[in-house]
Amino acid sequence: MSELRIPLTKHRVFDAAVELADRSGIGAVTMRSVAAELGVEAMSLYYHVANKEALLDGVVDTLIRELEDELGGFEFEIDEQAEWKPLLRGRILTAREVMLRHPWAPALIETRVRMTPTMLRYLDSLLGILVAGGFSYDLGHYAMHALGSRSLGFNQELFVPDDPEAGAEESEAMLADLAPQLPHMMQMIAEVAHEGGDSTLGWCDYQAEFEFGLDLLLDGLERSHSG
Amino acid sequence: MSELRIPLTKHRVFDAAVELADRSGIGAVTMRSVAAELGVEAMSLYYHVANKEALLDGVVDTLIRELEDELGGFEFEIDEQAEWKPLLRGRILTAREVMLRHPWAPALIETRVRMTPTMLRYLDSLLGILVAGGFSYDLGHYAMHALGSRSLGFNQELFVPDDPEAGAEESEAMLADLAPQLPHMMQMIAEVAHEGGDSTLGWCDYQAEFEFGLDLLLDGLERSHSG
DNA sequence: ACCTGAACACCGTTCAAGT
DNA sequence: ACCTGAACACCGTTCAAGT
Repeated sequence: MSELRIPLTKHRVFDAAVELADRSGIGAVTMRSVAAELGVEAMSLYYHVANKEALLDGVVDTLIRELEDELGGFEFEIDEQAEWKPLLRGRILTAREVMLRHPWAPALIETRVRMTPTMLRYLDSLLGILVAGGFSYDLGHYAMHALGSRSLGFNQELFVPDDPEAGAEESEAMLADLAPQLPHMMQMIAEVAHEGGDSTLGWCDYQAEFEFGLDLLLDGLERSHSG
Repeated sequence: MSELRIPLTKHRVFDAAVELADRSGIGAVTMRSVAAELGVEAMSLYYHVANKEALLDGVVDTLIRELEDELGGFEFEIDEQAEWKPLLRGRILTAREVMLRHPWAPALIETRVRMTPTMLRYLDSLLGILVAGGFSYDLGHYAMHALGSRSLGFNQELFVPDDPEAGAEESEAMLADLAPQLPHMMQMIAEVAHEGGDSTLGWCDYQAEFEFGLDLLLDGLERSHSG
């Protein structure tokens, strides 16, 4: 609508890439397509970002800033030491909500090779919660590694089909062939499959599984630090 | 040396790709470079594998077959229910040894979108150990998801610098700038850094951290199933 | 049955050039 | 200061063609 040309900035480039990824997947994010999204030539982007890696780092940073907004900042207050657990848990489940809005994000984050400033501040806040809760820095350090990607609200599934529908189809065909060699899995599918019902994610209810694994770790950490 | 030309097979293609990745990283694995490794043109590969994704699936399958050899097969024997924990732990730490021989493997596995037959048989054996140890299929199912990539012997690190040396340099420069905003991390580094010594992986001893997280989960699972 | 050559569409990125 | 056009090296992949 407007005739005036808004000048490009780093952040407009990042935002455009996020929108593109939300709409068409992270694979559709190329220098050329992001530029097109902004009504500009591909080479213009290089004036604002060093290269594609820097662009993708910026995309991740943008997502964590979205999380920061959601949380109303990374600052926290702890009145009692016992509060670290619900505080950490709530923060992580909020991170998960952000990730669920950008389903391509976990795979992207796993390919990152350097930390972004916002990410560091977020992780610092999680560590801060543990320390305020009575953890030593040493145990806090181990805890952060044990949580791993769960800090950001996603579980590292070993295989994540692009399209859950298509993946399920293919997997089932393959499972049928391999069935004789997979006695326990077949039995598990038989026993667990028809129990679900309200899960929107097929017979694996990822939210419940995420929380199960998260609580296993949080309970274990609680025991490590008080025991 | 030999004048006779060994005909190409799927498995020779996969093996060549593994060797190439070991030598030059997974980024160096292209259809053209794998073909060159085999003294053949790139297009010849398409006679044996459907496309590059299939090739990479085959590479992963090859690694898990290496693990199978190491374990002397995926079969297992459990005399007492209590044995599930050391059995599972040992199997996972063996998987980790295989991964340490192929440091590019975790990143590759994380990009996979479909299971491979050997991988399925391996995971089936882990599930079988749990069930033989007294787990219900339902709890076993949750346990497998909670373990996630740890089943294969690697931890879901959020950022894994390509070159640990280079990564450390850059990170430290960035940490210095951000230090005022990262009070807890700076404190942690100060307290934990000079404790290490025999760690070959910098001030983060990944092996110890992996085992800490693994045991946290195994202990938690033990409690879930007997409690 | 197995391999090849030429060609295509698509990348990220450079560089000198425009305004 | 900000953006562009043309060009380069490199991908995965096709297709018809060779032996």
